[in-house]
Amino acid sequence: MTREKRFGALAADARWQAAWAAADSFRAHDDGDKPKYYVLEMFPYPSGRIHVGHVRNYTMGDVLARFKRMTGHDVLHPMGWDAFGMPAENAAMEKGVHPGGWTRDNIAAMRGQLKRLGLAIDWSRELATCEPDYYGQEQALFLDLHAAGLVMRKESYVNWDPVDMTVLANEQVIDGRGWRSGALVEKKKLSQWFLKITDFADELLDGLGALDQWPDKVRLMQENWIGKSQGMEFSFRFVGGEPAFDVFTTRPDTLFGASFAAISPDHPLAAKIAENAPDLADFIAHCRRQGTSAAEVETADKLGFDTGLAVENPINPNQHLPVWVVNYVLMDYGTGAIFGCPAHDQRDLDFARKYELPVIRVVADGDDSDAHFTSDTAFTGAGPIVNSHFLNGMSIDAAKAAIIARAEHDDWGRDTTVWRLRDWGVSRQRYWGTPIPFIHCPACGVVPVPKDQLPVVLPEDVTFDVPGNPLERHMSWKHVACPACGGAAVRETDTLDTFVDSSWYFLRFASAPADRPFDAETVKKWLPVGQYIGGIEHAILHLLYARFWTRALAKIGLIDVKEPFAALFTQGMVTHETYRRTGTNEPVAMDGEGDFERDNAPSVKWLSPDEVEKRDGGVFERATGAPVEVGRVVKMSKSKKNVVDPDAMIEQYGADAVRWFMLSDSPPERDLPWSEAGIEGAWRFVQRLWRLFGQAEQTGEGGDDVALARKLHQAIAGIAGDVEALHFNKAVARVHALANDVEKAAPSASRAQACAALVRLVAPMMPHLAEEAWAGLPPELRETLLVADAAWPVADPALLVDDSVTIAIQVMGKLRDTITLAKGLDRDAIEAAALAAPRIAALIAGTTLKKVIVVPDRLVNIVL
RNA sequence: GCGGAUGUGGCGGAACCGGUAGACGCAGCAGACUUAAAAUCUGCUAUCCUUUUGGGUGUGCGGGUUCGAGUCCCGCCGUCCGCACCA
Repeated sequence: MTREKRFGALAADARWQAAWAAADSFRAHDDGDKPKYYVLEMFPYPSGRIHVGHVRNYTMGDVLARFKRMTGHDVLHPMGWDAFGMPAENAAMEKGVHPGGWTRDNIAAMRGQLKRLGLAIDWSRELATCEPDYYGQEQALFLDLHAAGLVMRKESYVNWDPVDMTVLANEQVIDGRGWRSGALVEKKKLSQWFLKITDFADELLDGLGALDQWPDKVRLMQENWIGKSQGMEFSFRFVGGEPAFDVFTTRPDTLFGASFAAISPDHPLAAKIAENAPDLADFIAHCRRQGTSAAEVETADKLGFDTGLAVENPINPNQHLPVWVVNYVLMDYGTGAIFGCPAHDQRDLDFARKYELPVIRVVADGDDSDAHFTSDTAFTGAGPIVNSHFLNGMSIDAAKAAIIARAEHDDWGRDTTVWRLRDWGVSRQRYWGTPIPFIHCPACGVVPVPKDQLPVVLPEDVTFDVPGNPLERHMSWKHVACPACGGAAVRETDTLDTFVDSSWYFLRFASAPADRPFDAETVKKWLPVGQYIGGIEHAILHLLYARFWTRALAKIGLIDVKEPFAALFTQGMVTHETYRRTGTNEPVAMDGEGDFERDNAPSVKWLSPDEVEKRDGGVFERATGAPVEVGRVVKMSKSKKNVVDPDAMIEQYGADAVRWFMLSDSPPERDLPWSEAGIEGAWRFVQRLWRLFGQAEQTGEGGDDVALARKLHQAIAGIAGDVEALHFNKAVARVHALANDVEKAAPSASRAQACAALVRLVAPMMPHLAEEAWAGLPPELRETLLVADAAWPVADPALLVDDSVTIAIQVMGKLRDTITLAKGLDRDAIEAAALAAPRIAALIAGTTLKKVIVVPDRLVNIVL
């Protein structure tokens, strides 16, 4: 074929994407002898269009997948759609389209965009969570978990929007109002489905220790989220002996320092007392109105209401503690009640000072063991116990053990572990989600749908002209016969939280039989995922839920893996400069993806990158010529208009230039600032490589060029190591450096080999360019039809080390000269050469050498 | 408040186990080619002093350890992220 002077990316992209599809290049094989490797990127929500963040995410995974293929692995690299969720319903309400049609159209559009990136994906395994063949299997798993006792129903409060007649997530409640309707949100008690993730709290916490290929940050976040606290739970009795309430404490050692007992405004006891105490009822109502935002909590005063009741301190029944209702005690942690020990807890101290309650020291602070505590800063450090009878002199830990032993012996308290982690409420009063496969029968109660009646298909003939969940109004779907008694019954109209859908999709990718969720044997071949890549925003919920499902399914014997993701990588965001023109009056924007932006002042008009032009050292609005202020580099968002459409970029520069730019410069875990100059630079490099690849047959007169061969082989090993470690920016730098070296070298057999080898080295990152160049190589240089099937070059160990080294010579730690010596010389030889170097000899002439430090093959430091 | 990360040229960043700081890229400057432009190629590009040679300074700030510190230790400062009245 005649070689084009320029690499025509657009035509080449399409040609090679078609060639891979025709050859079925990226099908993952369940059988075969090759080692298996599972590369997974978090599957996208089909919002409509791919954004640059997706491109970065999937490019990284793709480079790893292609590299693993070249190094002899059978690679599973699948793609699918997290297709249920609210935006589809919002679109339905706003635009009058059907959520299903909207979602499926989006999937089709986004699939096309992903394919134009040239991703090495096994599309035969594609799935969408909104299709019955997926969610039907999810229903089956849900029934299995239910049968195993891991699913339960209980009453729980939800945020209820009375205008939209819908339940809102916490993030959708802004200043107490529904984000869409603006109506005041009510707390509504509903009977809901829960998954018993708390049964696995210990396991999920312990399991983090083995996840050594996860970022410490994520492990720590999960640890905090699970929030294990060990302490003591004990019961108070009212003065006179009537049982009062239970409290939890992590500091039982300070019980002798108690000066009051406090219960939450939401505590049942508070409600009971309030029945006959209007003042308290008012106080409780006041507390409930209190904001829960970070700033409000920070500044909120400690408020209390003295009930007039008193309880006995169980360790010292003669001491009576007043019972207060207190705004800083939370009902949903521990037992919703505490004992207050002001000397050793800052909150209790603030409270005690305000209401003039006693403050008794029970832990000595150095020499200070005075029971009368005077500071306004609680002492939370270590020290011997004081003023505490039989605990005196003990360490905190010993005192804890002693008092728990006493409490257990006397039967008023026990050793307890409390978790921050709550059971996972999975009910959503929403249409566009997985129907929960249960039926409510007036006679039999809540009855599971028999498995042979699965899937419970979500009816598509619904409308959104009336507020509320259309499933509630769909009579032919809702009304069914009870599977147990055959009587009239109704279906559960709640659907599952979409986090359930994403908690097992990686199993379905590995194995997707038609008649069950997955095949355990096949799952075992692929799992755990070798490398999982996604955004840090999923550090807690998705990753914790996926770990929980995997463990739960393992516990009930469906799979043989406990942790789904052996290695996790959280990539940074793609950012961009912002442009704004001040002085205009634009309404505040609301992000279509549900990002409610409240921080931009109404007088600012944001401009998109293609609405501005850079000239004469300034930035101006294209339409008006008005000067534009260049703002901070921030995450791309619709409201700031600093988004770049990847499709347009691929169209303009080709997939490989876009991929290359995504991998360049910024380390993958950090934010990547998108710039016009950067993508153009990537495009120029694609063209430069193309020209270089054309020289793979120019051997010139020269024979071997050992220096260049060394550089090539060092690059082979270096790039492999960098890609394996996901240090793509370093791999990119090495490719650049090697290309520079090859370009500068005189024609030789070695140079021709390097040109040919470079094709393979860039194949994972720039696959279309590589295929095009590969096809142009002489047949004897390519053992496969496609470079996608070629092997990674083998680095020759003999060429990985240089035969000469540059040695730095320092005098008193300052660099004064360098010399080039043969590698591996002994210390004496190096020292002699260093001292003989002309500039050094001049510097040290007439002085006495105190010491000469020689680091072989590296440096010499002369101490005068 | 608690926990974590991070700080290197105009910019993104590199630097192994403490051993030549600034690789590679972007931007910029100068030159070559061209009627011209684009493209491409070549060179320069931390900073200060010096004509050059060369020298001083320099990895957020202040100390310390060491023959030698971006890297280790102590104390600050800034930025970002997570959690947050969690008993």
